[in-house]
Amino acid sequence: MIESKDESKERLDFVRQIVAEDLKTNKWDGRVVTRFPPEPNGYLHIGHAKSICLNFGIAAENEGGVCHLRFDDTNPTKEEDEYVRAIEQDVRWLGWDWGEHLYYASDYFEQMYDCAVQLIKTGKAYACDLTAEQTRQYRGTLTTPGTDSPYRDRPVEESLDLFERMKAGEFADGSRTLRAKIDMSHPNLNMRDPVMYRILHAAHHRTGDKWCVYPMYDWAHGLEDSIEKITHSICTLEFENHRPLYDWFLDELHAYHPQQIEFARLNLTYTVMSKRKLLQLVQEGLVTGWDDPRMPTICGLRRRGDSPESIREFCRRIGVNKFNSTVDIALLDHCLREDLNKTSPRVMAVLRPLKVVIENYPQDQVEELDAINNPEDPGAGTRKVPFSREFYIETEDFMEEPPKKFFRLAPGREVRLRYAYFVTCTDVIKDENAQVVELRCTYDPATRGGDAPDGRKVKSTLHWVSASRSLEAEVRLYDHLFTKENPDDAPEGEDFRSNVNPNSLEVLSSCRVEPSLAGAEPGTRYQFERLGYFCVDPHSSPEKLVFNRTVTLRDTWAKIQKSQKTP
RNA sequence: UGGGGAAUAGUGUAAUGGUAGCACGACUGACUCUGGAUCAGUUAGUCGGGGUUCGAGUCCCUGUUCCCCAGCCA
Repeated sequence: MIESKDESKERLDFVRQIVAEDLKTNKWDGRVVTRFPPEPNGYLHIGHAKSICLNFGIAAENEGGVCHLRFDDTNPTKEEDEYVRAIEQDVRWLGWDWGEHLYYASDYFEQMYDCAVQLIKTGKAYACDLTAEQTRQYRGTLTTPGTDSPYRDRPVEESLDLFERMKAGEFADGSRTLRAKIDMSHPNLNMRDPVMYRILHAAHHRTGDKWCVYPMYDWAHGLEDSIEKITHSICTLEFENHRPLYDWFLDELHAYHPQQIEFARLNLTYTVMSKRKLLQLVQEGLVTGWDDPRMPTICGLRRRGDSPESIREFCRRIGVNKFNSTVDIALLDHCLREDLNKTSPRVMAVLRPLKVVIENYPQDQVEELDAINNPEDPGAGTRKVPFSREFYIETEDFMEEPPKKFFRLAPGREVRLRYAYFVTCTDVIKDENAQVVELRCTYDPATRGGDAPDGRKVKSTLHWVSASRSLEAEVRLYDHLFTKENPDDAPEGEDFRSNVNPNSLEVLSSCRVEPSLAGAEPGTRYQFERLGYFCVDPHSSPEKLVFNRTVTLRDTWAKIQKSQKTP
């Protein structure tokens, strides 16, 4: 379980304030029981992470607190086992533990049915023969009251009989419903005799063909919370309109009654968060799958290299509120860099190799030079990196005609090769298209390790890899999936899909990485010095190394270039 | 024109009648064998209008804007 780090003096969000107040007044006998209730019909995304961290976080922060993982599987037509496993994996990966408290709404179907029978008997529910279309018409509109169903006042015995036969599968899908008898002219449409059960002849992922009626959300959810003795039922804002119904059902049943609290869901710049849109991206091949590293899904973020710690920290920093807001994706990037900087071993990799030959370095000599694994973590130790006469640097680290603030290699200029030597560019070799294909240099043997005994300075330090002693690798550079902060900001007649960033993925197949990366395990994170944080892709192998870029390092030079281009 | 919510720097959030603070971003500068990291600094805010009060982001009135609701989805 995650430690709450000196949260004592930290301000509590409004949900935690309610919990704290309830603890003080002993409203729930000192218990704190929350739940995360996903419907197993899709993959979790970072918006869910906010909810997960809220619910599991509150449980973790309070003595004896518990958070249930509950699958809200009340709609067999949409739900699958595959999602159950994926959701469990994601929650666990994020660092949370539900212990014994794994539940399924479908385990309560019997109890729910009994409760429904009870409501029919007290005259608070009835079997209704209206079709879906008719039900809609009878409901009225936002500004006009609805009309009572002609079946509203049918005898209790008749409703009981019909409901039982609905359950037994005697009637076709959609032919009947069980409805709560509340008020067809209620200003809140949710209270206009809401449907409690619909007929669905569908196989459920857990109960199979046992049931032909399935409970609706409003009816089921409060019961689930009640059965599990939840204290604080935390959900998103759109359920605020449903709270009166949540309360009504539980009151009518005289059942244990948790408090529903609503908070605003997370929105992030440069991405979409709705299940529908995410599904669309996958189905239309705009991304490679749910775990595409450009997706805001937990599995996508994981594959891209995000750490659970950074996601949790992000969720802590964004806070919890009751109004809609859109968090700048830069905050996620910041949390990522903050964590990865402390934890990722440094390594050298050249993405776009430019060959360099040191003319005064012995032909077949190879030296093993000491490199620091992580300057932020002395305990990470050092490693040897092979250096040789021929090596590669980053193409963009050389300019034949360097502009003002370009500190890197240029003809006649001396720079440091990290952990190696000072080298000076003496010659530029071009191909028939006048493209620079190779550089010639001299090196200063006295600067071995990277320091000049005479104390002279260089303006720049470059990363490099030995030509003969480096490995080939594929590196995938990811950028925001959308070109606009708000992807929905699309021209008339178009939608978010037209804002997909065509440059959100660049695959570089001829990268060179230092030999210590041989056999790097999928999921391992590294910092490629001066470039960014990279994570070994699940499909990487010793034969073909594949890295995904998680996030770049902050890049002052890129910023200077940008401001020079667009003054 | 029904009902339910909500408005604090560019963004995200604190302040619960008593100095509007923090973080991210942006911009300076210092330092640096990563143009990284780190450190120091600058920038910028209470939706509008009234009122109560010694004192209002907070309380009252009023206006404005935004979000949610007419699935047998959750």
